[in-house]
Amino acid sequence: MTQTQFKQSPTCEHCALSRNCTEKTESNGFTANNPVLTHKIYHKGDNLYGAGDAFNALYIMRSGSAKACITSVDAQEQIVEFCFPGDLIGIDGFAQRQHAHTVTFLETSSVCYISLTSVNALLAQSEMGRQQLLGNMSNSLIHQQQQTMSFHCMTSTQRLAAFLLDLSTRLTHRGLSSHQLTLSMTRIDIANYLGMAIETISRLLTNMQQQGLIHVQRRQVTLLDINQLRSLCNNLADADNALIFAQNNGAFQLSSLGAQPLLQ
Amino acid sequence: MTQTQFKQSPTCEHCALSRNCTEKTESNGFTANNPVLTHKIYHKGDNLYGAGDAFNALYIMRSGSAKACITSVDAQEQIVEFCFPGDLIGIDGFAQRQHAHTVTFLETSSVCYISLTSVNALLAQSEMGRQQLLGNMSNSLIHQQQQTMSFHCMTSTQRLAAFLLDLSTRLTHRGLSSHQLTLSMTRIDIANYLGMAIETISRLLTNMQQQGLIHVQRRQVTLLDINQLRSLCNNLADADNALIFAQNNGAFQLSSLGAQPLLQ
DNA sequence: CGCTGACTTGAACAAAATCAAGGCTCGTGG
DNA sequence: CCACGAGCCTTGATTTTGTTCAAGTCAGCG
Repeated sequence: MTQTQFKQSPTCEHCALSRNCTEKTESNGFTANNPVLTHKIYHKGDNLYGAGDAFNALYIMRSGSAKACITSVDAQEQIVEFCFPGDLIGIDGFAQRQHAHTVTFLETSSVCYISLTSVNALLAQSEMGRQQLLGNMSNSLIHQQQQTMSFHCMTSTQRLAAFLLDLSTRLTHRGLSSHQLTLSMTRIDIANYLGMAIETISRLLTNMQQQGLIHVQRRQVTLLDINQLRSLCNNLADADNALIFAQNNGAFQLSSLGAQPLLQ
Repeated sequence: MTQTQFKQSPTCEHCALSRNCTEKTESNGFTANNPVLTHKIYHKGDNLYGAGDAFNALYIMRSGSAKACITSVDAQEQIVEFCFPGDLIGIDGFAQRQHAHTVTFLETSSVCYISLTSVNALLAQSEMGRQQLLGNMSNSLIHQQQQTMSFHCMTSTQRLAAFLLDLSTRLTHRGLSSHQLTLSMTRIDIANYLGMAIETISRLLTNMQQQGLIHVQRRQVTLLDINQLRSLCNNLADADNALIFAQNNGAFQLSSLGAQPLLQ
């Protein structure tokens, strides 16, 4: 897997992750006729797209973060994914040719743009391009299924620990500290995503802090004992198994968060 | 959406759903050099493939039923999907070039076979083929996310009702009665899939029977009042809303079960 | 006939939700 | 600069839901 997927001239040289983008313009608000300006800035609360919007592009997160939600008939919102730099966004649109999700930015962010035309051209031309897109979608599906499993098999403490660890892993891959997290989402978002009450999130964070696993100060979370957090997630029944499972260190780590990044 | 996806000569004319298959043979046990025998019979308990197996084909369920499972490090099994005739199986393999699921048949069943070579050829050649495969995968993802939402927002009664309704819908599309269900899976499978204890399943089925919503006799389930079952799923907070939501009849029905069939 | 696996039912228990109240921060306007 | 308000977050008490434990029942089968 190289970084050349979706590569066509001209490339988007401004991408933070050396992601190569195509397309000069589109009705989506991207500046026209400028081969370099294939990314666009959004602010906190802005939507990249909403459920029902026409599906005419895929996006790659360039910087910042976002949440992807689905909505039920009674307007209840469910966050299904948090997006970070490098993540591919928009594959929810292939099903109905319109988007099923609403993607909302959690902070000032920028995304790169790949028109469907480009995607189609790539798929027609490149075996590797096909593999990458299909692999990415398959990955997203499996991840979501593991998420389902975690709801059935894990306690709320374990789910929250897995969430923090996964956040750490994903941000580390993007060059940030693996211990020091700055949550861009509210407790409400976390609770929604993990399927718990916001009070439970609050209590569990306090508990974990009292046990010396983490340190919490508002949106700043420091992971103090990553190994213990990991063993907490792995052993499902017996606390005494902690030592046994400790050697599994990292072998089974639920990918609790959104889409796979395009590279890797 | 026509039924001609994956069509290449020679076609598999024996397919129950007029599904067109390609490929004469493969190492997978399909009979060699016979263009018609592109399907194979399996029996209850057989695996179509296991987690970690090489990914070299997609499959279409021809008759019978199956369950797809993922497994955690501690060998805990989680059913992520039930498969029925017409369903596309195997897209979990695109992520790692090997299967993430284990697919096990619940009864005597037959599946059609599409080699990866054929899939690739199709994707390279046909815009429509691409749209169908990507659409199918996108659908599976969205369905799985709705499943996630149902865990967070619905009570266990609602989840079970949604499960029965979806079973009914899927089997109706395959030409069977929409009221009379024959469950091919055990209570244990249902409990695993819905993330509940098997005792809870048993109790809820009894309750629903006492309320006149269904009739249960071992694996035979009759849906006696589909409308009330639907409103049960739709109204999340207040039982009095039943009348209001009744007019939504079918508007929001969680697709609680596996992959979309290939045709519509 | 007696075993086995699938299913049911009841009673006690635990985990997390809900209800209720208050505290902390930050932004806004006087 | 300070007061005020809104949203976000925390904490405690109570309640609900569904699990777990325990004890059967039922049907099919060697």
